[in-house]
Amino acid sequence: MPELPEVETVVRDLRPLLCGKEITRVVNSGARMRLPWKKEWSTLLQGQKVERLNRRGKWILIDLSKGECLIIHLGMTGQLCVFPGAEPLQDHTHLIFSLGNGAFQLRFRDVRRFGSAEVVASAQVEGFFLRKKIGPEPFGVDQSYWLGRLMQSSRNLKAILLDQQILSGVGNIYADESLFDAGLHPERPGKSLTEKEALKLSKSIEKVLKKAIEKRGSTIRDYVGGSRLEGEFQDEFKVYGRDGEPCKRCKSLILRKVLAGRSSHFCPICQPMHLPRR
DNA sequence: ATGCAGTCCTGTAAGC
DNA sequence: TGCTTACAGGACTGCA
Repeated sequence: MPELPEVETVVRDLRPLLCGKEITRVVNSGARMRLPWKKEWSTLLQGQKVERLNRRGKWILIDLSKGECLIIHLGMTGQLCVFPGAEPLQDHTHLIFSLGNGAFQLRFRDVRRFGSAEVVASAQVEGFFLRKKIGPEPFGVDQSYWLGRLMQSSRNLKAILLDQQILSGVGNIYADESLFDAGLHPERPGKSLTEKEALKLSKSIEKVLKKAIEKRGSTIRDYVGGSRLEGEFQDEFKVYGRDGEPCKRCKSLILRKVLAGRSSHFCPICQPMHLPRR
């Protein structure tokens, strides 16, 4: 499930493969996408050079030379990879962008179709994220903003971390891993945190995301980077998907509970609901 | 404002 | 073996 570290890895992989290359042909497989691909987008992109690749939260931004931006979200099972043009198409490949003479293609594949791809004028990109109210990046987030959003909320920590309007890029896996690192129970209400705990949590989020980026993200089933290489952070999970297994810190059994509609994994000893009495 | 449940989608795995 | 069912979840909508 691509979250910030996976999307960052895709962007880093694709940058040297795409920058400076011309999109010479765009083919839409015809299979219905969650957000229908407009025919005019194909025409619009043809002849444009890739100028820059960036990431905003879990969104991939591909800036093109004539003032358009291709915005892609990988959803649950989205893959954005470069292939040799001669290689047969995999099932569920929705978009094919031929590069230069066609020896290589950028392909967007999405089995469960939770992802999206759209073309927006560069001048409209800022508005795109403003309309969605996408929150700041987790790295170097403004301290007073973070303390305010967190400590004034009655929602539980899991729901807060999954909310892209508060912080962008954290999903189910890294929410659970960050809460474990911070020693905080996912059901603690935001407003129950001390300032010290809140700051520890933001440090834990940064630490976990940074480590995951170093390991090229987590591959559970579908995820691959832009060069089709799998991630390795799944081997370092402390709690995610480890329900019923012993905590790596205290050996007590990891629990699983549905919170904010998502399965949440935590250690009941290392992440107590209430502060221990002194 | 917030917090639910429901929706989209398909491959995989468990259960009978 | 073959069927049914549950599950995975990011973003979004609608309703209490």
